[in-house]
Amino acid sequence: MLCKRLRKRLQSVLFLKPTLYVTFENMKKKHNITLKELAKSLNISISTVSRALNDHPDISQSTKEKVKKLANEHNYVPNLFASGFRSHRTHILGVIVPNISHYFTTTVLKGVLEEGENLGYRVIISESKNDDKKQSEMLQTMMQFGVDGVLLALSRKTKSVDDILQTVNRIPLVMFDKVSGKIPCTQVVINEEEAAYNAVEHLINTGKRRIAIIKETEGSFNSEKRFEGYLRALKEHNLPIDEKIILSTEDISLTKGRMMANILLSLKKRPDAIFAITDSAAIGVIKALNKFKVSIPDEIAVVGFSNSASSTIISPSLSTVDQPGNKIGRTAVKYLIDEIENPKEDLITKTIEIKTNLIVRDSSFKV
Amino acid sequence: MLCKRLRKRLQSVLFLKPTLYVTFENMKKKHNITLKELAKSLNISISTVSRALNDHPDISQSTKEKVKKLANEHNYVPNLFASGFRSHRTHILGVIVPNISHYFTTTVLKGVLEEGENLGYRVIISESKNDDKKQSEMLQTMMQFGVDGVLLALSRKTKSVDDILQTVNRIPLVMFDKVSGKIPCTQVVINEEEAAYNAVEHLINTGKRRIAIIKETEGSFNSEKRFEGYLRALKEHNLPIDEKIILSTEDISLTKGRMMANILLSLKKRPDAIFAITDSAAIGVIKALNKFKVSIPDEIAVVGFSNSASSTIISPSLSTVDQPGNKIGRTAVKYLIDEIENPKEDLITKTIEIKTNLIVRDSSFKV
DNA sequence: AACGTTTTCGCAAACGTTTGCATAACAAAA
DNA sequence: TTTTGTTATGCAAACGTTTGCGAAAACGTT
Repeated sequence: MLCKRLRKRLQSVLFLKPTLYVTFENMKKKHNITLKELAKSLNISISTVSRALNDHPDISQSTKEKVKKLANEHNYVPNLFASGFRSHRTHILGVIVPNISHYFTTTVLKGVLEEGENLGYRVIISESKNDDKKQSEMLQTMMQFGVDGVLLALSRKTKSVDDILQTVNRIPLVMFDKVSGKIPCTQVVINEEEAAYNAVEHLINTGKRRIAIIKETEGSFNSEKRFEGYLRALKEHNLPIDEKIILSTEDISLTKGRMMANILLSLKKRPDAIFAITDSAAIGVIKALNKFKVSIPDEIAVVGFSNSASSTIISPSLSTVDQPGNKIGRTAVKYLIDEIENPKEDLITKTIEIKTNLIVRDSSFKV
Repeated sequence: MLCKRLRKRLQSVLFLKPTLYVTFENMKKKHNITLKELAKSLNISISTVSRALNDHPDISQSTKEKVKKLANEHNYVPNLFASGFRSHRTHILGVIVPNISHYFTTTVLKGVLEEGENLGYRVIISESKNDDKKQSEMLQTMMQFGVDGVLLALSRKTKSVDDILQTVNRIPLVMFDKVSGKIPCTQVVINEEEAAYNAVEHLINTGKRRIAIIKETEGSFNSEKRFEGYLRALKEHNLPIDEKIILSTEDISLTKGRMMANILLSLKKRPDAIFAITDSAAIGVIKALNKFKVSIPDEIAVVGFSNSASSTIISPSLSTVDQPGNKIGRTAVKYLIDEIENPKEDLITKTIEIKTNLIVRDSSFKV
């Protein structure tokens, strides 16, 4: 069957471009060579070949060399499904993220792909769509699929972590970005609190005294941390904390940002700066301010969080906290693979904090 | 070993939250039930169980029901590595895209993931980073990894398609977005030419007569097609074609868009509209026009292509061609899986054109 | 009752690899 | 020479599934 398919394809190719005859040569090696064939060719046993290739100490140097040489010549590649089947290792990593379309997420994924592929792993990606149940399903199928480990960024509202705990008990799992203290595993995060602190302090340094914050309602690990940073910055600079300008919203977004800005503008005592916990919200704020001809940053300065692609598109350009997604991805993968390849009996739950960078643009500081 | 790991994890969990004892129950079923066990339990042979589960016609209805019932009770899941190993099927799809960070790409990937998962496949994603060699490597590793089929969007400058042809000869391959006529396989694309035609016609309908285009230098399938649409629109409306306002650039981008706009502004006879083949370039154009206080769309209108996330962020908002990425992804996957599951001896190279939609915003038409 | 036909099922091999155990070869110690 | 000890290699089982082939059971037809 395959052979026929091959021939037909070939005909078609040849028909299109008669000069492409070279492809025929290449197609000969349609069958990956196996240990058995190598063994027969060298007149030794399969097990010896296997061990030689895996540098087993029992095999003599001379045999190893012979075997490796032949294997190279025939560019032998082990059948991953046979070995995975036998050894219960697949060399596949699973990644679950809430939304693959967020720019920040894609930078993390880039890092994951790069580092993972470097270390010899393939990566399966899934979206939980911020859906608790979907997330459980993904976890489930990934496990029964046999991934060697899982990288997980929690969906927005994860109520129960039972299934995640179950996963943690079966295979290595590393969390990043959206994490939860309830799950004992290594977690790669940014210094949320400090980043927010720095952002707010920057506003204070530019002379702002009445700084509003737009955050998520609750239950969001990241939002809470950033809010803590906000509070600490105000306290340490002896600024009053006014609940009127502390706004919370569910599923924070551009539209919500705009709405919150409208609320803030209608206040008797307007803020002179707005710190939005999210770039999208910050952009909504800017749009609202622009609409009402509020000058940015003079009347009201704006700072966001994430350094999304849009932050340089909006006008004025948005000051924001840069999260090094690539580094986060690479780091998470490294820890995950380490857990896979060097399984410890004792559970060590590290938390790795990646440093962020405040990027000052026109929305908070004009030269 | 696993057991120890389990116990340790458990201890740790218990230590954190003593109430979570329930997880212990769940952890019991650490071993997936096998065909052999089902067979023993029913006192029938393994092969009968296997065939019953796979709805083989040789098996009686009553037996099938018995088997399926028991399988469900023990929530049996086939060991994918055993069956993949045996049947040379992995139920994994490979996707190779130039850049995972482009918004359009992520929408395609969303579609691929959704539809693929629906149909029982996992998806491995890789980035070619617009690197010819990387792309070959990815293709290579994916094949030796054993994916059942490959979804491919060509990297920007793919010189040789030999290795792709080789892949086509081995396993099903479907191309999307960035395709090449040199490769005999089914291709899922948008109606590039028509989309561009519509965009330009829209500009003509709003009264524009001197419409510039910013495109890629050459060799880009998409760019050529869009250019053809541009030319046809002008011709069919009896407008002159002026090479002075046909600008080409390599690796088109926001910066390049800005540069091209500057060139166009310096012309004695300025255009009254600019059609950029890419949203990013169009946004660059808008930035340049804004800088020089050129009123949009009155003096110069702008239309882009892709409906990227930023097109509503920029001000004025960008008129652009919406490419239904999700649909493209879903369609491509459907065709790919069909090829996988119903292999034809004869090669049929379909081309599926997905309809696009012109989205009119402020940059081309003011209410 | 003897014989076909169809339906339903089991046996056993195969997929490519890893690995415990046995064994061969050989040298050194008894 | 026999024993003991290394070192190097081979045998064969196992992982869980699919599948060609053969056979038993069931049924109908002369």
